[in-house]
Amino acid sequence: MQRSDLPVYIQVRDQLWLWISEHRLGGQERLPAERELASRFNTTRVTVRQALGQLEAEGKIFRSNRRGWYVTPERLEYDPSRDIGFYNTVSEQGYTPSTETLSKELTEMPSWLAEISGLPEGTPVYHVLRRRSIDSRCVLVEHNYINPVNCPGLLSQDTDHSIWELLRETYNLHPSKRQIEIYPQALTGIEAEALGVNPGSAGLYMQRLTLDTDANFLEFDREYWVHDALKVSVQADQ
Amino acid sequence: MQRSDLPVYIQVRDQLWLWISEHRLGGQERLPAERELASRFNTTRVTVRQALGQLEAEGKIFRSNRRGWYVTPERLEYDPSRDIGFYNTVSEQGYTPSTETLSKELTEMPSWLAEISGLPEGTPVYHVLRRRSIDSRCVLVEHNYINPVNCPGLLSQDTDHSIWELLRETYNLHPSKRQIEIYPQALTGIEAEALGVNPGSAGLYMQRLTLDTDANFLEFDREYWVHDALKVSVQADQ
DNA sequence: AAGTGGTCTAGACCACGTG
DNA sequence: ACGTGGTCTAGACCACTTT
Repeated sequence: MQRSDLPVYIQVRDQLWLWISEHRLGGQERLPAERELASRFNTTRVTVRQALGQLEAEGKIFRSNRRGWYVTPERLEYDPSRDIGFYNTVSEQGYTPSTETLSKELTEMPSWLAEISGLPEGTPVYHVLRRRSIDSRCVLVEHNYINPVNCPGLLSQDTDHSIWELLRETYNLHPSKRQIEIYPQALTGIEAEALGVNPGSAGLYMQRLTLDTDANFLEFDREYWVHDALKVSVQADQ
Repeated sequence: MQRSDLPVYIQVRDQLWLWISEHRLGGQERLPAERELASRFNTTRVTVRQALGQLEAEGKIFRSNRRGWYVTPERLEYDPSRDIGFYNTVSEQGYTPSTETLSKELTEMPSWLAEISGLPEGTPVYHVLRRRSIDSRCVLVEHNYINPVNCPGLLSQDTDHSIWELLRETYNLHPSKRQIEIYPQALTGIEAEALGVNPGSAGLYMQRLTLDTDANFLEFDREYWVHDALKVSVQADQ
């Protein structure tokens, strides 16, 4: 076999994954220290870190600050075209969701959002910034921009749960048209910091514009996910 | 300022991006060699490569085999819920698409696809494997699994253009229901090789199940994209 | 205080792509 | 043949987390 022709870090990657599988390490279990792995595989830390980086890119393991490497849990199945919300989606799949509201304020619509929403720049708009976790692991930060015309006093409500549930049940608002954009994007700056990941970590960016039945602006949403935490699943009928 | 507190590779990343912007390097223009950059920034290749890796993760630059680093062109806007096809999408946005059919064959439906399609295992199915490029840059490999009941003789047609155009115009087939899954996934093994990228490179995986108006299996599609080449854009009305 | 990951150095050899 | 990126070594110091 030509197995020994493969680069060392590929061999380490595969053996490490084999080891993880054999020991049935599950969601969020910790791996041995890098120096430990380096001596175990008879190589240097640099090479071990290259192998770990591969498994990280494949979404099989993740790191937490300076605390170590952990096995990635299953991806969450998430349908952004429905308004079930994060909280319910996570619960239904047997995980424990949690949300921290990092900030909420009434502000004026910036020009980029004015262009998207079709409303004039400077129009009042609610801005909510939240960080959400699955089983204690931070998986996304989310900006919500909400049209206050339809839901006065929203900010005095509890925003640690589903905003859509609030809009639907308290304000009787119902989404009609949605325009969704999704693409891979590295997590940098404040998003990386808020999620406690290295700057440059792989992420998934998702934005969503929601209009009501009269095509009025209801809400705009920017989500920054860690790359390995979700699987987007969309139904599209024609 | 506390600029010097930042890690060297972050400073190099930012200065390099500044340099690229100032020199207005556009789509697919080549960067100086790594050793050149290392001496220019007065550091080592390892650190320069860390900086390059950051810009790569952000989708700002990409590498091609052992040929060097290049500036990433704009993302393609792509709507998987419509059947415009790759060819038309790329053309409409002012780029030059190209497709190579790597293999096409009539085969038997494997069990995983049987489960998805609802047809019995072993049912005949067309399998087409294609590699597609934008302006000469390979951006995706795609597996198409097509129900031959609806389009006998498909494989003798030219599959270097839009398969959906073929299905629509030659076979009068029209998609009705679609189920789409999207998630970030590293490119490894044959996909990485076919695209000429490093194993472990960031990618976007997209699969699509298409049924006709009678809910019969029409087509199943697995696409492996390089992470920085597209922006998925979906309309969802309720 | 000890251990961890994060960063960094100054080299080296190899495989591959391009001229 | 040469230059390129890809891989790898054997150390080092720092910042942070955990004990």
